[in-house]
Amino acid sequence: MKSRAFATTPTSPRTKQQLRLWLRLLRTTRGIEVELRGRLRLQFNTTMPRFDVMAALARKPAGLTMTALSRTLIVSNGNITGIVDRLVADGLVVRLSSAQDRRTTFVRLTRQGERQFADMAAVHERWIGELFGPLDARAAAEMTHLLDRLAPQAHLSET
Amino acid sequence: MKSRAFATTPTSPRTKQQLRLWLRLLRTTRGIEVELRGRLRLQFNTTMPRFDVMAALARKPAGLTMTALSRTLIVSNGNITGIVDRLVADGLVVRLSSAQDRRTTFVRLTRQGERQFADMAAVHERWIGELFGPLDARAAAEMTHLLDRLAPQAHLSET
DNA sequence: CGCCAATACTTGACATCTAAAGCTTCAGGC
DNA sequence: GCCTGAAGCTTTAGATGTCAAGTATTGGCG
Repeated sequence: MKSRAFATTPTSPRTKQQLRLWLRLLRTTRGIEVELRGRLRLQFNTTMPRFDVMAALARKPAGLTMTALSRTLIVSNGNITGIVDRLVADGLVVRLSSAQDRRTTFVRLTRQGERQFADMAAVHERWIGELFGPLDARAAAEMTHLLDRLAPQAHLSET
Repeated sequence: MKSRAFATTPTSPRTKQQLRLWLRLLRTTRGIEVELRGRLRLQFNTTMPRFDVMAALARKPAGLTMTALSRTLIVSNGNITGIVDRLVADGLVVRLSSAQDRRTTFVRLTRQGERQFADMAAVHERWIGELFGPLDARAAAEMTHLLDRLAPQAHLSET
């Protein structure tokens, strides 16, 4: 007879396994985020969301709309407004209004933004290589595949 | 001859695969977080961090210290202070000062907190079952194992 | 005892984040 | 041309999050 703090609904082994997986997923991801955030701050005096926005823009020389950015990073669009504001203030990014649709704003890296991102990206790749080193190519491919099977919003394109 | 916005360091296929994996990991996790957050708000008018704190406490009837909470959830301890403050204000949690060490504070669910968490946990389990349904038991086990191989901070115990 | 580094937590300044409301503009239907 | 709903973005209020500094307490160690 095990003592319990209070009554809980009995949980099937299947559910238990799923909960454990979700916990692991969250903790592993957060752990890597903490590590990367710390390094970005120390090495480049920047933050993850700033880096993420710049990375998204670096892959689209033509620029991205605010909405496209918010969907790519999976954050609210109000959030993107603030991050882009700060990047604009730092001269790393510019807002360009669309000629076709005056509601739309394109965001693009400035030359300075491109330079700075290129510097960061090279180092960032090494960090990723280090953090994901424990997984060999086969394991990494397997994991990517498993993640794809989850994705509740798997319709967002991008590599 | 492909045009490029600006020069980038050539990236090995291995690194490319790792970057893709990291992107997938981040996006999948965020997608699930968005989904769960939305449901927690609609169904229970609460938030993820509040739920996470209560879940951690529910597993430890004796309570947890602030530091233990911050390590479990992988967030800064300053952050925990605020979340616990609000939970205390709502009567879901209490702070208990330790008799042995006057620096230490234990946090414990109140009876109301236990009741409310029990309600939420039952539904939360169903949500997890739904979101992780696409993975069968074998795939889930495989993924959990792969995640364990990553964990840069694999020394935090807990299931 | 007296010092002192380490520990536990809170506080303060600020960046991020969300949800919801507001503004402007667009696209169709009429 | 004129509605009307939808889309794109910003703004607001408030929660969450970090980091660094500050406070209190503890546990050694001379």
